[in-house]
Amino acid sequence: MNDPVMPTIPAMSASQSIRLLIIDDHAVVREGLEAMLGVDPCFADIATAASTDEGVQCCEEFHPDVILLDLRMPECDGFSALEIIHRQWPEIRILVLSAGATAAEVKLVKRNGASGYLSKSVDRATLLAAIRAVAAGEMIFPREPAPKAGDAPQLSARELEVLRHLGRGLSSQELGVVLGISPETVKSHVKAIFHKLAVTDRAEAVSRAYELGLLAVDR
Amino acid sequence: MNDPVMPTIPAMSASQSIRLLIIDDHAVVREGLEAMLGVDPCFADIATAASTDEGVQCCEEFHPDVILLDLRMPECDGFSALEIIHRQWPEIRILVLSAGATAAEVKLVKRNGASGYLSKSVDRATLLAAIRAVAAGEMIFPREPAPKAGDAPQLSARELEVLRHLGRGLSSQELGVVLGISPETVKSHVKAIFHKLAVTDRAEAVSRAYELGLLAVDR
DNA sequence: ATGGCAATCCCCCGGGCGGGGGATTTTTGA
DNA sequence: TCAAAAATCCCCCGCCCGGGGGATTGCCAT
Repeated sequence: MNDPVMPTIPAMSASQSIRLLIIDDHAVVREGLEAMLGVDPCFADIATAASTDEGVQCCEEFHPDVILLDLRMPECDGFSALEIIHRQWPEIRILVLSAGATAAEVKLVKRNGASGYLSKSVDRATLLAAIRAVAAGEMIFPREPAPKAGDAPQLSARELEVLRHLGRGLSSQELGVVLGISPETVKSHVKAIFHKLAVTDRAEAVSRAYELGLLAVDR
Repeated sequence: MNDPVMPTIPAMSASQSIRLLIIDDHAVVREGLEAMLGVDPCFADIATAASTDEGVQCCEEFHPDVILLDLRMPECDGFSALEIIHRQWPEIRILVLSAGATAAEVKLVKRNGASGYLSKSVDRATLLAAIRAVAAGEMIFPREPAPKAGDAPQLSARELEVLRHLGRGLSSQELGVVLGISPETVKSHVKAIFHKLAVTDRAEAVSRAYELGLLAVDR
């Protein structure tokens, strides 16, 4: 439903031999991708790594042309892998695979040197096309601003502040004390938040905030 | 690091013909698993589904022996698929595949009729062995109680269900209608949740739930 | 400078929330 | 087998929440 929209992919200069490195902590995904892509003749060799460290090491030894990188990894996070590898080997194209696509996440990834961003829910043909495209120097990113630019509600700084404290269990009174304003003002902010997020109570507001990326999960 | 410890798998009665259904919203995982397992002779047929609904429909038409079920799915959550399918077809063995293994999650899954629980980071051999084992009636679960049982509050299945709906903005009344129980019972569950999560209101409960990983952020 | 928006403060009011009790039945696990 | 936990239902009650009105001060953009 929210698959990234693929840009038009230009004609390729034949089926080159692409050296591919897959970095994903899930063996299922790793071996699955390998099995899925291995049959394609455009790949010269495919290597896999189960962690950031392993991936970096693999770059030294294997010299890949393209890397498929999973962002969501438990211990070692994919972002650091992206930064490290891109800084050290700027010529390597990195195609980020992620489970949940946040607009902010896409932006971050783009800024940090990735050549593309794909949801894991894309089909094989799209994935193959994307790999070939980034190998050829294309940038593959979801068309972010277009479809759902309006669904990211613009909360004011004050409202965000109030929202954060709502998630900490503060009442309007307590929040008023913390922010140094009247509890009535707090209620006004809360009402505004409700309208902007299209919710009916504090619990739903907090939930939506997490889903929309307005609140972080890292505490 | 936290891979499930596999119990000893008994000798199989030859390589039976297993009808396998893969339920996962990520095409990469779906096609990957299919490609990875399809070569093995012990599978008679492999079907795939991209959602809970599709999976249920597939059970009717395809009659699988074993299901590989992804717990973390955006819109349709894997829990409901587990409940629905297990209630309707108790003879189908369901092997849950999950990204992050919480002790509470494992317990919940076990209670709701799954035959096994595996992290996506297991290798192909382990996965194959596990599928054959559950097909033969074995139970495959990680040795859970071990080290850190205390850091994740143990919510019951019902409590988690209530918690999810709290995040959707339902009142006690509405929640009672949805779950088919008295609003007074809902209030009891909510109180229990508050105590277990050490919070004072619904908003804080939802927030803590996200931080503790009891609620997912992906969609 | 006039309209729009954020931020502040105020009022009313009904209904639901949260905290405090307790009780029963079923399920689970030891 | 038997006790603990889960799941269900019920009562009371104070008070905060949520929705409905406004009003005032700034700031900014055209």
